[in-house]
Amino acid sequence: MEAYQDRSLRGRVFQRLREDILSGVYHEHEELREITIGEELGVSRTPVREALRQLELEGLVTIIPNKGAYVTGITPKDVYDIYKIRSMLEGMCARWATEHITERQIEELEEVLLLSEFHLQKKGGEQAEQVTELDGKFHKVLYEASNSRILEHVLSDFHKYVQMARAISVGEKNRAVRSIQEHREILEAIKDRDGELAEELANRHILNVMENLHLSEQVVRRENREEQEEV
Amino acid sequence: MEAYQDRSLRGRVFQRLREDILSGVYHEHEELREITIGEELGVSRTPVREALRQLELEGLVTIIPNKGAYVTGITPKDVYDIYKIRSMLEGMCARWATEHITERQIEELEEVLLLSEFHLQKKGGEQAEQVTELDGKFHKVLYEASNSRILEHVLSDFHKYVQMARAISVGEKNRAVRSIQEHREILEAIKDRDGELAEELANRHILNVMENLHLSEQVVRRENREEQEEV
DNA sequence: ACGTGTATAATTGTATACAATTATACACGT
DNA sequence: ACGTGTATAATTGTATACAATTATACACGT
Repeated sequence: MEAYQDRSLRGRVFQRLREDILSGVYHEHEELREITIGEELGVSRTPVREALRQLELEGLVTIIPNKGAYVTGITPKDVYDIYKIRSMLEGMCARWATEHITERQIEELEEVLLLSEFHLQKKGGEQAEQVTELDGKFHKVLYEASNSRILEHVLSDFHKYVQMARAISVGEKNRAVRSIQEHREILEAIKDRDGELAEELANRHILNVMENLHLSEQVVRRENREEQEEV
Repeated sequence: MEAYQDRSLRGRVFQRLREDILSGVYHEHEELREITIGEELGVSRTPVREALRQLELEGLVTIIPNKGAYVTGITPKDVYDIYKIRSMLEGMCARWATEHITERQIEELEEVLLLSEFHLQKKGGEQAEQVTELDGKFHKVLYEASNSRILEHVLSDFHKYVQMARAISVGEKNRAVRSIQEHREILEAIKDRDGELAEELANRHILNVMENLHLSEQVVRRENREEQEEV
């Protein structure tokens, strides 16, 4: 969908800035100057400008005309909200996928699960990394199977947003095992053409991931308050 | 949120192009050349480029590197999907609003409803226009009241997308009357702090709007097939 | 007539110049 | 010491030049 992003300078600046904002390299309200960033990345202002304009649309940057671009970032409350919204939409997605999934896509999902289980019992450094990647792949195929480019688009966006947080979650081995079991159950429901069950399972799956991130309502409320005091 | 869009050249080009794409001035797969559009609007390539890059992120334009920008537009199926998704999220929004709405926002909503009812019994050319604007305002305040910038962002985006279709729907007087009644019921549920009822009502409200657009599943399936044959 | 190769044109990608706007420093009066 | 006005610097907004890439036209051989 956006593989080209790697080839153009703008694409690289865009991805780099998004990553840096989400991982906290720049902190909230920090000004992003076109020249400064251009010098840091060895490009001119043009690609930087274009990247900043795109980031604004993603909500990660706020641009004040003739003044500057400022980091907006995402708060713990944002992550909490995204998971709540995703939970509903992933449910919807699983239900729609039940009606539209192709044989090819079912095979892809089976393969992802097989590989996930394999990597999980393996020891080694990049094991967690690969499980995370496969987790992403599973959801991606499911989005495609929904046969709705709109739903796919929204869910992909959210998925990118919480990528960082997710890496931590799946990293915990116990959670990873449960997560893959849940994936398997969702796939089985889809194969049985039980849309209602698939929706329910996908819905729960996301809420479980959220719980594992310790993003309970209380925690979010507390962190949110701290943030407000800071300002 | 994006009032500045009116002041900069890029902003104006962006809005103009979006409007023209959604209203069918450009047809699917049409190439949008930077120079041509710049000449038409009397600006240089730079603002046009930036606008095209933003439209790509909105999914209305597909950009192939070193080649060109092509209109993507939205299909009847897209509109159908958006309404289905919106229905869930507007429900969620109403529920969250029940917990976070301020006195000020309740007053705003009351005012919008009062004005809506007033304009509705008035005769005149721009009556429909104003009712549509007030309908937009009602939802906007509700989005803000959800106290979730994420949910607000997603719903606003979808709202813009189906703006055109909505103008037609509310234009029918009978539907407009029912629509405002439904708004009133939602507000009452929120004031009674009945989150579950508010969610249910907002959910139904969007589905009703959709039905009125004759976007039933059968219609979408048929139109979608026609479109595929075209390509 | 058809396909292939090559020169030319058209278009996008990036850098940069200049204009417009905003931020900053500092003199000056009180 | 403090606020105000003004000159200067810094930054963004837009246009344009040049490079890189892709599209087009057309000659040539078969």
